Amino acid sequence: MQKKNIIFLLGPTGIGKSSVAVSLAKKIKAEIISCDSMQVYRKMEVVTCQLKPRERKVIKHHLIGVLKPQQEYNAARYRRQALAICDQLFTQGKIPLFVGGTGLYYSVIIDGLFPAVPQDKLIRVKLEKQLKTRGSQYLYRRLSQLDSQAAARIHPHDSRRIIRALEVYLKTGTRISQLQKNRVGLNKDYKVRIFGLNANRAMIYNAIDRRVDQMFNQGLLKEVKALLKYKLSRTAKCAIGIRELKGYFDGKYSLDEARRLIQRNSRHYAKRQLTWFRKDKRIRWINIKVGDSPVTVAKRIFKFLDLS
RNA sequence: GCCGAGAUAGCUCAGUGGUAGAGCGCGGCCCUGAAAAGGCCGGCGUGGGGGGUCCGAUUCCCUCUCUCGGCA
Repeated sequence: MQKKNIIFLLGPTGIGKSSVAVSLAKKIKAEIISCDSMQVYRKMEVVTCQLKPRERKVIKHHLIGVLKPQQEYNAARYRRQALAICDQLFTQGKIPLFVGGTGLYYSVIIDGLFPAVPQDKLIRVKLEKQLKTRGSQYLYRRLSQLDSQAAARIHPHDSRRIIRALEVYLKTGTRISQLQKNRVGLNKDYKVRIFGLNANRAMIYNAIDRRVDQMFNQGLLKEVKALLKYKLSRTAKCAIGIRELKGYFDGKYSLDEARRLIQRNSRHYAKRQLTWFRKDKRIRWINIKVGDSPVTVAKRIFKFLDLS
């Protein structure tokens, strides 16, 4: 049987993945599946830098603006939805082109997720309460007793991961460190190509600063002001730009300061993305220089593709 | 020109006669159901130039240069 092609296009925020993806998709009969934890949200077009509907017209895009900002989202839901779309594309003889910068989401597609142990609200609430009253040290000590392997890999201050590990154990009686070994990724029926866009740090940071300015020009303030009227889900409200502007609206600092914070936090984020991607040796890196157009970059990627 | 203050990390500045820190910035890393989140690590430095005192100077003294105030 012929292998199914899947293409990934990764890279730090602001480097221009979206436009390159469209150019590339035009050459290869592909549809784009966003791999981005924030672009799934509606009413967050500007703050999450979604491509305009007009630019998404020629090539179909999936998983962009499909969720209300009040709804929570996570990697498992993403995996389920994205893989369903993948299958659907295969039946149509199309290539899925994953595009985005959320490291966990892409790894969850390629390398999989351990079998279903969903969140448990009751256990969560209890653990989070204990975190507040007794501190992360207490939870960490508990985890050390129940699952020393997991504890060894989690820092005592990393309360989120401590809670999740405890949650899994309390719910199933099995250690998360055991479950994590059963990771099921894409099997050999697929031919996966992973491309990463990169550029020198100064250029990336420059692009980010410019793009944040552009976001302000496109009505960021208005959008976020409207968003803050909702009860945003705890995932949606993590988009860079929301917290920073809330501080401004609350009168804590000036608009210039808010802009500075958004730019800085975006730079930090880009840096973390690069750390995440750097260790994945399967990625073929495409280095971008000043003046490269999306079409040029897409051409370079196309040359590396062998879609037979 | 005179008087005063200052010159220490990329920036703002602290401190000490035994070769230096803090915040911000920056760099590196971790990551399996919140991941644009969350967590960890790292000082990255010809202490303005030159001379002197001292066992030893970034610290004390002299001098030069520059910056900022004030007076002319």
